[in-house]
Amino acid sequence: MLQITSAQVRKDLGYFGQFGRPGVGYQVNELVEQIRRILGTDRISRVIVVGTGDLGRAMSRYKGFLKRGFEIVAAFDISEATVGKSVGRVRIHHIDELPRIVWEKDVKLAIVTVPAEAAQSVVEMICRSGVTGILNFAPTVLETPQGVAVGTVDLAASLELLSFRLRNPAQQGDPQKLNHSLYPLRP
Amino acid sequence: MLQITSAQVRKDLGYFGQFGRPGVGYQVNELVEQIRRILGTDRISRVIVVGTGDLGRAMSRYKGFLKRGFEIVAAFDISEATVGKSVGRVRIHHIDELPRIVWEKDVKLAIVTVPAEAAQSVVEMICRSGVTGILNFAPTVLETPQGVAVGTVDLAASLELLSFRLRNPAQQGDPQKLNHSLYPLRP
DNA sequence: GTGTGTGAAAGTCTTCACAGCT
DNA sequence: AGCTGTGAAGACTTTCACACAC
Repeated sequence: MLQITSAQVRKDLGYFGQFGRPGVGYQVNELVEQIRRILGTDRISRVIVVGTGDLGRAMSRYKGFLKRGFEIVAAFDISEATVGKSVGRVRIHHIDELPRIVWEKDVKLAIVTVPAEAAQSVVEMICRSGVTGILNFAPTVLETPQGVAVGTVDLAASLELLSFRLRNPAQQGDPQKLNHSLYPLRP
Repeated sequence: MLQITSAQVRKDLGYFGQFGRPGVGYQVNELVEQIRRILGTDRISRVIVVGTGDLGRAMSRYKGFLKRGFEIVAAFDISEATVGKSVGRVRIHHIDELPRIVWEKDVKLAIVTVPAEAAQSVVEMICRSGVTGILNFAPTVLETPQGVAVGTVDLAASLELLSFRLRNPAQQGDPQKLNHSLYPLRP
């Protein structure tokens, strides 16, 4: 189904321990539970959204997070226009309140959907507040303190890769891992 | 800046040809233009959005696409409630009109933001209409005809990876490429 | 027979190091 | 002196193949 070989699955799981019984297979329910523990999604993690543009609001309302173990507990913006309102069940706070709320709710993860120019300073601020994992939607490379994990989703870069594939269908013998690291394109 | 070594950059570029002059360096403007040509983003590509939930609307209005060579030319949905309206400058059409519009505007790329259950059948339909590149936001593995490129952005999976990194800070000696292929989690 | 766990082999990617150019 | 292009070395990942378990 996943287009992954059985050998690959065995090796990947083997990296974390033994989960199957030789000759029998994997007890799927148990395996799922173990993988959840490994990922840390066996308990629900509280997540904040910073930036309440279209993307931020979409993230705040996205239904898919909860069943995968993530709950959006608050959203933040600078604009007085949105502060005080809600998106779905999520309240929008002024960004000045971020440190307090992160501390009170023991938030470790943040989704950052602010404009690229603001991303670096916002990220520094949320790191100081105690967030240690950041999902970034700005097409920028972020500098973060040691111990903070960053994942960047660059939507335009994803389309660029597809665009490339249109003219260059993947062939056998091609390198499989094209580096398409993201950076702000010069104006 | 990108935390990529110079050797890596040279090798990556070398895969497509020679772009610099030894002893001198790269003529940046020219290089950018060449990379655009390689990616196919030297001309603007027309893109449709299928599914006008929060995410689809965010995509339709996202400002970052145009300056990277992508223009959203139409959005589609089944719901009569949204058909006929607009998001930003983008008109929402009934999905029945998709084949015609894709053909008329010579669209090759689609962003799919429909619920996971609908994704496969929607994708089959848009492939028949002539789309050959799909950016998929549903957490599903999609079956597509030969020659169609698929890129999947699984938002929850991105958070899962961060969650994992919180407990398991990246260390030297770790495998760097954890396979986290996406699949529908059993209910 | 079917299926896991695992060392070894094969394949792939990244880094090194240096010739050659300005 | 400083930089690219590139083969070779090193590091990493995937696949193979088989012992062992049911």
